[in-house]
Amino acid sequence: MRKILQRKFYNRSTLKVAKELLGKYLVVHKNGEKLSGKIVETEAYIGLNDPASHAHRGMTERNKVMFGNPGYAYVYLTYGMYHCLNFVTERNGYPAAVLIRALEPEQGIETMKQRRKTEIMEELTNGPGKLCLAMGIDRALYGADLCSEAIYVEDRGESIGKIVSTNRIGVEKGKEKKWRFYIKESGFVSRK
DNA sequence: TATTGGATCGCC
DNA sequence: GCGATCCAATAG
Repeated sequence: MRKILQRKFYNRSTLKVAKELLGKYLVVHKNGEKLSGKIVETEAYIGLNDPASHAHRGMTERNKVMFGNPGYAYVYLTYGMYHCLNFVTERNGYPAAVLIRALEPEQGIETMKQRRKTEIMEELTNGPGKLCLAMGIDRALYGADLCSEAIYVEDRGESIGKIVSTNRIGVEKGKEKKWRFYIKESGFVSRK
């Protein structure tokens, strides 16, 4: 069984979406090549009252896609150098998203090695900036429809074992929230 | 208008 | 532990 996640999947509680994305496959078509990887680590950023969220202080030019319909990509540049990929969740008007933090590479591994300048499999996509570089994701995908050919998520019905829930990485404000999720057995998580 | 602090990463 | 380097929130 192999089905592409539809918009209704994203139009739900962000914590549910963040957990259920684990074990599913992110697919990106770029320059005629298909790249894919299993999602093994995610983080949730939810609503106006989450101090760690970009949407915390209201809508800006950068974060406006978070306020729109679910099932679209929110891509931003962080620390001036790296991109981060998020999936917008919940109803129109409520700002929330899931940050994709790590993948287990599947298709397009040679391209990923070139872009990441390393041969080490575990280093290709074990972090939000790393996976965007490996997959060729940049702001050209800002606002991209996750139910389109360019980028989507596939459910292959794989079982994933234990999910670990911890505090989010790199956030000071809102650090007490345990909104980071990863597959316990995966060797491709950004840090344990 | 200037300063500061990030949802990061790789090298020192 | 620090520098690279952009964005946007804050202070002035």
